[in-house]
Amino acid sequence: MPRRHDPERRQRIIDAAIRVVGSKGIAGLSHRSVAAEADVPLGSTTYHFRTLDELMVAALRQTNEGFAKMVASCGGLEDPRADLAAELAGWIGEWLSGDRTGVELEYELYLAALRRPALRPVAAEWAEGVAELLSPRTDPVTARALVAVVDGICLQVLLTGVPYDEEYARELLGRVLAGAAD
Amino acid sequence: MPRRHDPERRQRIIDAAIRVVGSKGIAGLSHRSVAAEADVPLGSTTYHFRTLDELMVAALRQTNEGFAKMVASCGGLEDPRADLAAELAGWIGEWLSGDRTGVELEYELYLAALRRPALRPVAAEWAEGVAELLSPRTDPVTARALVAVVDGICLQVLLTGVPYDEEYARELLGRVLAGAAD
DNA sequence: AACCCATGTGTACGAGCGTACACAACATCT
DNA sequence: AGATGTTGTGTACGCTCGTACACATGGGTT
Repeated sequence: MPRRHDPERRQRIIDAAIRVVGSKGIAGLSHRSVAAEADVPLGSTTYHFRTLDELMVAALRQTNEGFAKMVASCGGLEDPRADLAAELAGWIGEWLSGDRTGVELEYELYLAALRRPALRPVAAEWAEGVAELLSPRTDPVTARALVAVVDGICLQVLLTGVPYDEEYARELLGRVLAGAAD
Repeated sequence: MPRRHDPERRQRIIDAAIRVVGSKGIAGLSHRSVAAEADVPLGSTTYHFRTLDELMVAALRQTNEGFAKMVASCGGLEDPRADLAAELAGWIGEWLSGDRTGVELEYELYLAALRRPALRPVAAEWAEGVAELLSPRTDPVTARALVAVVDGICLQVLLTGVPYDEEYARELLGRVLAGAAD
């Protein structure tokens, strides 16, 4: 067998797991499906990740990091005093308008924490991370509130199938910000 | 075999499915597990519900109805001009403080709509239903916003494990209501 | 009474699953 | 160079799953 000593094996397995969740959902995630997607033998996935929970933790953490990088590179959030509500609403719009796959993937991993305690710390890290990104622009309580509202808005779109209404989002986020201690 | 001509068979299967999701999660839902829980043969579940999606639709619809009845019997929401934000915050607190199982069950079925288009209309019905319950107290846009915010708050608690902060919820809901067209 | 079809029952098949384990190969340390 | 432990590979076991199908039963219609 050719492929011996593959130092990035673990990373490639994580990437494959993310692709699998993206295409088949968490229900389609198994050691075998990941092994096939990563083109490694079955034993290799079970070796690097004893349980699927471990693999999901790694996958969720990686998507979180990717998300943070995306936002950071997008920059916007650090402008001095632009309309934060409008900025956020527009940014949600961009996110939701793209390939639904990407959003579904991140939310599916995120929501999986409901039943999998192992994922909860990672989900908490994400919420905290986004709140921190917002912190230069508002107080901590408002930042946390914005995260909750963004989640609520996105979920309504994703779960009920109603189209995203950017003006509605801007209005709602604006109300939350209007109550912020200045 | 004794149990022939069982007119409530279908209903008992739905009830069993809800219990199974409550105890083992959607991942543990199968024709077989439901059949065992309902104490009916395997063929019976596959006969009444050709696919698991069908069964989940019925289960989600039933939990929605149960929820509506609960709120209706709880009454509160129809008081003339009490503080709606405080009322909602208190009500979320009650909901989250009880057995986590019940909340998990409803949210798990609700969130399953992310990957199962068949569930989306039912999820939409739920959001619309709650918004309607709120409609005597505020305008439609604010009602929808409140639903989103409640979802966001509950999810933060359920997904990240941070304890529920009723005062924070009241403050946030209050901000949303403060912007409502009177 | 005869018929028919919705409903109920039991069993079997093939597929995919997690897990376990024995063995191979290589990197690293002594 | 040789020992050692991490990493990679292949295979097999036992289990649960959805699905299909043949047959039993009995209520409702004609």
